[in-house]
Amino acid sequence: MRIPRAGSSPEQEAMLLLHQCNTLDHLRQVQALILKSSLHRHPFLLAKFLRRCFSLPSPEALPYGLSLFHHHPNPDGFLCNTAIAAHLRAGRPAESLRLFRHMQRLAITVDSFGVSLAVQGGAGCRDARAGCVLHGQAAKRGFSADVFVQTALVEMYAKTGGISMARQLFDEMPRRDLVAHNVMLGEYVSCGEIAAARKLFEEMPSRDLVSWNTMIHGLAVSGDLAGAREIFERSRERDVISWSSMISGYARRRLPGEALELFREMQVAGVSPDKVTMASLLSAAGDLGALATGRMIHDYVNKNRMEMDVKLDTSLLDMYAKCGDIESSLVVFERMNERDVFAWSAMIAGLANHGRAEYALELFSEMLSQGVEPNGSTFVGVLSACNHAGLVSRGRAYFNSMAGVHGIAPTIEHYGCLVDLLGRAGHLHEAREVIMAMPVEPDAVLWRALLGACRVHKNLELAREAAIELVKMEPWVEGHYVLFSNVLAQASRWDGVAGVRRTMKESGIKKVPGSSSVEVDGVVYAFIAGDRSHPRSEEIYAMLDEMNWSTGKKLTGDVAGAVEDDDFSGWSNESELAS
DNA sequence: ATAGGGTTAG
Repeated sequence: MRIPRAGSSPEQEAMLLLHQCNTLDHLRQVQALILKSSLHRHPFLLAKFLRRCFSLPSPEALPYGLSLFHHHPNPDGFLCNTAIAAHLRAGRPAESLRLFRHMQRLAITVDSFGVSLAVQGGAGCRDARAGCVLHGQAAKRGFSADVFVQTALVEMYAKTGGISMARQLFDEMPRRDLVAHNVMLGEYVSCGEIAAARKLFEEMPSRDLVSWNTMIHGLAVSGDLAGAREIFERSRERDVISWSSMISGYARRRLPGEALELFREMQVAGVSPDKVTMASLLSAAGDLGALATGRMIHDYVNKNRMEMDVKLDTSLLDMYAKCGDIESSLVVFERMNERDVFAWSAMIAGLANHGRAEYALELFSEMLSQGVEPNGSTFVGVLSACNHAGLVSRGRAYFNSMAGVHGIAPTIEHYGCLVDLLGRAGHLHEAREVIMAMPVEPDAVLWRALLGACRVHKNLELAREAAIELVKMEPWVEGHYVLFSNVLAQASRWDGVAGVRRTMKESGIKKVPGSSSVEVDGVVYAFIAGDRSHPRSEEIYAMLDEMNWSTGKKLTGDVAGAVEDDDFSGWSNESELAS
């Protein structure tokens, strides 16, 4: 910290020093100076001090500044606005509203900036009532032509469910600047009105990166990746957000290859990825089961000292779990200092998929005892853990606790787990009852689970019912016919087996070989049953025989080739350089 | 004042 020069007034010294404060420590030193010079009543200085406090990145600076603010004997409107804005930035809209009301009670003059902040607070808490009251006040105070106030109102109405009211207000604005357009565009995207967003986007008098990126993201989340890509290609300027929006769009739509390919192009274009890009890439790598790729992304994050957060950690632990490295997944999870419902759910599902049901359920109780509320996805993991471990009564209990304790309506995924759990355990009729009584339409997965259970527990009658439903829903899936004919063969109903074969032949259904894939040394190999295309297939089958896993089936169909997973040209070089 | 990321049955 610079020592104040002698000769200038203490006020000037303090003001100068404030500008140089980059940490809370620095601010505390200046505060000591202010107190020593009895300047703590100096309104302008204190306001400057608090503004500096509120703008520091340190998480302790905000409460520190607020506590000082609350001791201020007579704060003016300007200072109050600063504090309200600080609450908004900290993601505490309710507090910002509270402070605004407090300010009104003290009869402090409210300017248009204060009103616009309060309206943002109302939008943040989805408080339509507060929003309407503020709208009235804004009109009374003559802020009907203020762009900031009107833009905030547009956002508030959209976020509290009144998108058409928002549009009406937007249209009535005497002057609509670029930000107002972008807000309207973003709100259309948020409420899923992608056609309206597109129309507005095309009609806008001018567009900036925010407009383009909002549109790319909107189209991508609406599932229209081709449309998103079109806008992406049309945009002249592309920043890390444009690329990340496109990449996450592919990753979310389970097109991990496209996501990784676009990342390669992003590097060629010379745009540096950040932690948000990394999170999407990890999810793509997990989808592919590409452990080497996942590790490379992890290394990149470490080497570039990217700041970790819950989202990045969750995608990291999920990647490791999906790639079979559950130990690394647990290491990440245990290292995390903040765990939200997403992190817990991902870890629980990962353990469940690795057959570690007991540990998964243990984590679930730990999550509850820490006061983290589960959501629907959490229960998918919990039920799937019960399923893998054959824990029927506990599974039932967890299922019932969803609605009973946590107020979560089970969806088709949960019913799927339950039916599978009951069916595998031999409770075929109970499984069928669940399907019949559920408030949602059964899908093929449910009937397929029941049919599979019927095969294991040899129930021809129920199998027939399930098979009929399956063929009604998905007549093109050859697996359904094959599975049912297996049940028939088991019961020595050879006439039936022949009948199924005939039906398949008549409807032109062929058995397509399914394939699996595994990554070895960064190369993903796809293979089919009986595949002998690998140069060392003799060794592989010898090992399978040794492990008694070989089905003994003969080679069928064509051979799927190896897919290169390791073609990140320049990746390792760049991370070396950047480290 | 406005834009991007993580979990989800078989």
